[in-house]
Amino acid sequence: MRDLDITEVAQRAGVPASTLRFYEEKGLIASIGRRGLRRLFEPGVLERLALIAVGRAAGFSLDEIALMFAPDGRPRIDRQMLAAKAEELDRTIRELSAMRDGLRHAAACPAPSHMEC
Amino acid sequence: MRDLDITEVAQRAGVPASTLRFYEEKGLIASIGRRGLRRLFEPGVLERLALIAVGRAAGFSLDEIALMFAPDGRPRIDRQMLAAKAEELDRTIRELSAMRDGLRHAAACPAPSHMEC
DNA sequence: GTGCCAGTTCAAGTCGACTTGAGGTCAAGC
DNA sequence: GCTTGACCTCAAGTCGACTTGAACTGGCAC
Repeated sequence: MRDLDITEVAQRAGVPASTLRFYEEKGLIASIGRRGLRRLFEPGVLERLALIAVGRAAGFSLDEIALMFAPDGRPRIDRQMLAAKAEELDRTIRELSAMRDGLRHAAACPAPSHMEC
Repeated sequence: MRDLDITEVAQRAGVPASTLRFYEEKGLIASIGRRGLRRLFEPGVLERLALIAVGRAAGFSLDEIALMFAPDGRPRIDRQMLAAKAEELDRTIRELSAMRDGLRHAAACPAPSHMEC
């Protein structure tokens, strides 16, 4: 697939161009070059952005996410740390499941006040 | 159970007292009175704080959470909105599950770079 | 070749969620 | 009854994650 300019990436990923520039500055994504001033990205950046979105939804900070995309020299990711994150995520998932069920219940039940139901 | 003063709540809930004051100001929790200057809370506030924590983990803002604890006159929660939130949460859960599995895999596999593994 | 417009830089601003600091106040212990 | 310490208020500060504004630039259409 052809390289994408910043507006194409912004449209497809559903994020504003300003965010893309911000992420690039933070080292979360990289542009592959320029056409004139205009940044060019390889299509893979879309997958990367999706990962970033999921990571953010999971409660990771941008810095933590950047660490997971290890700058891939030696800043080696600690496997224990990864396992710990997975554990943490698992707990979060269980809590969210409980909340989802609570919401579904609240949506279904007919009591006037959600607190008494 | 006896009413709790702010430091007891802070300890049991694992949040700083400043956060409790902040939440009270926002209307997320309510103190039941004072002993001298010192706020008193009923024990139920602990459950409430747990709900707030889960809500935050689920990506809701404090204002959204406050809405769910409806001021319980008429700011009626829309059941459809609740169902929609549950849906959204469900999507998030599935994505987080994928991420957790990815992390577990990364933690287990022996490749030097996590990107090529 | 000259406008124009979308993209660029860099600094400053915003927003949510708290935290911190300065100065005040009570109730409890001595 | 007076000191002390923990909590009080209120304003200001911080932090992460972006967004916005002003001034600039370069390819494309004419």
